[in-house]
Amino acid sequence: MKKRNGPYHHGHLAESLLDAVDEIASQFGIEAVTLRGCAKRIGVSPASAFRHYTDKRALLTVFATRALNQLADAMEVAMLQAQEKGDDALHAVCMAYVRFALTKPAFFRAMWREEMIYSRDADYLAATERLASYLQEGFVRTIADEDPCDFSPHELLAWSAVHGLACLFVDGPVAKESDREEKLQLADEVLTQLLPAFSQ
Amino acid sequence: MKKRNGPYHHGHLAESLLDAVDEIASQFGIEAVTLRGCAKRIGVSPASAFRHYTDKRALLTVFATRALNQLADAMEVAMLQAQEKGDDALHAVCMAYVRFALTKPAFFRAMWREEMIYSRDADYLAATERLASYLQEGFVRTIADEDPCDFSPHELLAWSAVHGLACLFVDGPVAKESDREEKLQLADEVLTQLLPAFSQ
DNA sequence: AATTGTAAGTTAACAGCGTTTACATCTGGC
DNA sequence: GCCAGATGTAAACGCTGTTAACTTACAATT
Repeated sequence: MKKRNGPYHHGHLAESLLDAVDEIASQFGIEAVTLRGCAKRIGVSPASAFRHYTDKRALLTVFATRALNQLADAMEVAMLQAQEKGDDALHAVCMAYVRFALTKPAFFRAMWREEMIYSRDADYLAATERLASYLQEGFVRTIADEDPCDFSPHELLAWSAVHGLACLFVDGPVAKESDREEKLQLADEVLTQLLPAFSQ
Repeated sequence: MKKRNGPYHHGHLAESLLDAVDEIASQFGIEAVTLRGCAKRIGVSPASAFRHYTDKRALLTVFATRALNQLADAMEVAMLQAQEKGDDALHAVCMAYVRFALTKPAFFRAMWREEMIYSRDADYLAATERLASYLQEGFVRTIADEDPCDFSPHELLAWSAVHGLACLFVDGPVAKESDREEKLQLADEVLTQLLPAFSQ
């Protein structure tokens, strides 16, 4: 009685929903992501999502975690490349941070939208710590540093500067009429200004 | 036939709606703000809001603008006090920035939620420029600087650092278990690290 | 190979949301 | 005193997240 295009059981619904969030967020922004919209895109009923995620917030938490790990991947690549070339690793990692925010603004927003995700989730927190660790690579760790999320003022300054720059580009009034390359050029100059703070 | 508590015409509905956004955002977060909820709190029908704002986004834009100006007010006070005492004005302004974000996180979030507001709105943009001007006070303006939103790398670094710190406190994993005073103490240390970058 | 328990999907319904349309009421200027 | 316009209301629309009751498919046990 029904047009049954696919089999009754989808098979990879949890991941497919994440991909749907990915696509809709990329195209229309993270605020446009809808459970029903994701379900329709996959060709599945709206209620099916609740077999795999307790609620919308849980889905977005997993999505934010995936986005965090994508950013961390990009930072890792940048760090390794800089180490090969003998460039400043911290600078390279910071540029990767800004580049990711400019390339995937919806992902970058989703990462830090505390009211939209379960920010105490273990996997999410692990991803933030992984992210932080790449920013800390450029610094000599003190003995007391056990918790990777317990930053020295130096380390926190580096994260703050690059995070603030990315946020101001993505959601702020800075360089609104500039294209991506101009913003990256500006980011390079700003981050270069930061170096004297670390050279004592 | 109806319990008519107040007069038919409210009189200050536009401002009252803003106050309702203020209260609901303060108490339950900016994501919990609802047109119907605001209307109910004032004791007015849901549709009445559309006589004063074209849509929800317009209301939130005005709210964000008001929040921006509140932050700018706090920064102005901090700047004047620092100038009286002979303290570093830039440092004082930055601390006011972080203090505001920690005291009114929902307001701080609303300011920069690009997908939730009309970020090209003239009043909103004017408020961002006013905000930026207090951060630029500490710097010698170059001749070419006409547009107050056209930053030098130095100025943008200052804004990025303090903005990123505020964002990481409000929406990030940094110092999550610390109270407000501990965060402010940490902010003070971080911003102090920034000074060498400006002393060349 | 048939049975049966469970995982994974559907359908229909719910309340609440933003928004629009048509209507009601008040207010200020002639 | 009347009329026009501004301001508020009621009812409806389609959309949202979420739940409950039901159906289907698979996989392990006998």
